[in-house]
Amino acid sequence: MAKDPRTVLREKGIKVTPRRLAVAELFRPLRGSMTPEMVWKRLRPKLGTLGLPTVYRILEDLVQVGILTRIELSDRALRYAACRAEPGVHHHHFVCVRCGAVSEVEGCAFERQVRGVERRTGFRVTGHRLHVEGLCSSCRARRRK
Amino acid sequence: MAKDPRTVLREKGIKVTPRRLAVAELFRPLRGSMTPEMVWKRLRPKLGTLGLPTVYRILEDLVQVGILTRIELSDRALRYAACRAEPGVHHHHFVCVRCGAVSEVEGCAFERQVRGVERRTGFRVTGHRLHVEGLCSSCRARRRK
DNA sequence: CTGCGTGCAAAGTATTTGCAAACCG
DNA sequence: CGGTTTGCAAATACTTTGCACGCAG
Repeated sequence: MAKDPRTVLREKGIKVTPRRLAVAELFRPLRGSMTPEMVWKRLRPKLGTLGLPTVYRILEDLVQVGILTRIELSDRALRYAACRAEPGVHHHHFVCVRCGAVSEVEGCAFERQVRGVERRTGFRVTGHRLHVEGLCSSCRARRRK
Repeated sequence: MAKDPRTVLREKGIKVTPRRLAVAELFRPLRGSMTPEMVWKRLRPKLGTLGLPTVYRILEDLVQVGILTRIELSDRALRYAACRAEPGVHHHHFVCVRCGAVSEVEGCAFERQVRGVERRTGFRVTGHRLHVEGLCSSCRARRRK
C-alpha cells in the first residue's frame, strides 16, 4: 500500500508544501493520467494561486521521489500518473489512448531476454520501457459511434 | 532485404522527389538515428535548398511508408532511423543513449502476454512499443574517462 | 532565520502552418 | 496540365528560466 505523500517527501528531504501535497493527493485516488495543464486547471481554483511552471516542477519532483510516473502515449505529450507498484518492483504501464486511464502491467517478459540481447548485440542494456496502448474497458464499451 | 525507396514510394502513391530520395538514402546505410535538424544540416549543402519544415514532413512521410521508424530516447527529442525489419515483422529497437545507434531487437516476448493482459484487465490492447536503452559496443569501450 | 519553494513574466526551442512557386507524373 | 511538394516566413505550443518574495523546517 502506498505510503503517505507527506512521509515520502520527508524521507527524501524534500519540503512538504501545500502545492506538493495537493498534486500528490490529486493523483492518489485516480486511475487516470494527466498532463501538466490538466493538473493546473484542476488545482488552481482550490489553491488560490498556482503557476503552471510550478506544476511542471512539482510533477518532476514527485517522479523523482517515486510518487508519480511519467506516462508516454504516442502523442508525445507529457503525462503523469500515480505510481502504485511497490518501489523497486519492475513493471510497465497500459494507457488508454482515449481517456488516458493507466494500469500497471506486471510480469515483464523482457527481463528474461536482456542477457540474450546483450550477448547477441554486444550492447550493454541499461534500461527499457514498455508502453502498452489500447482501450480501457469503459472506452471500449463507448467506442461505437 | 530492403526495397528501393523509389519503389516503395511509388507503391504507396507518394511522389518520388529528390528530397525524399535524399533523406531515404541518407538513412539507408546508417545504423544510427538522427533528429530532423541533423538530417537538415547534413543534406542542405548537397541539395542547394532544403527547408527544415520540409525535413519534418519528409521524415513523417517515410515513417508512414515504412522506410523509417521513429525512435524514442528519454530525452524526448524526435529521432528517426532506417527500419530494416521486413514489413510486418514485429520487432523493437535498441538505442544507444550516447551516440544514438539503433539496432533491431527481434523476438518480442510481450506478444505472448497480450491475451493474458487483456483477460486480466478487460482492456483491448491495440499496440505496444518497447524501448531498450543502453550503450552500444563502441560507446561501451570509450565510456571510461 | 535561511534556504527551498512559488508566482509571474519572459525567454527559449522545437515543431507546425499558410501560401505562392516549382515540380512530378 | 493538375495536384503534390517545397521554401520561406511566421505562428504555435509547450516547457524552461530568472528573480523577488514567502513559507517550511
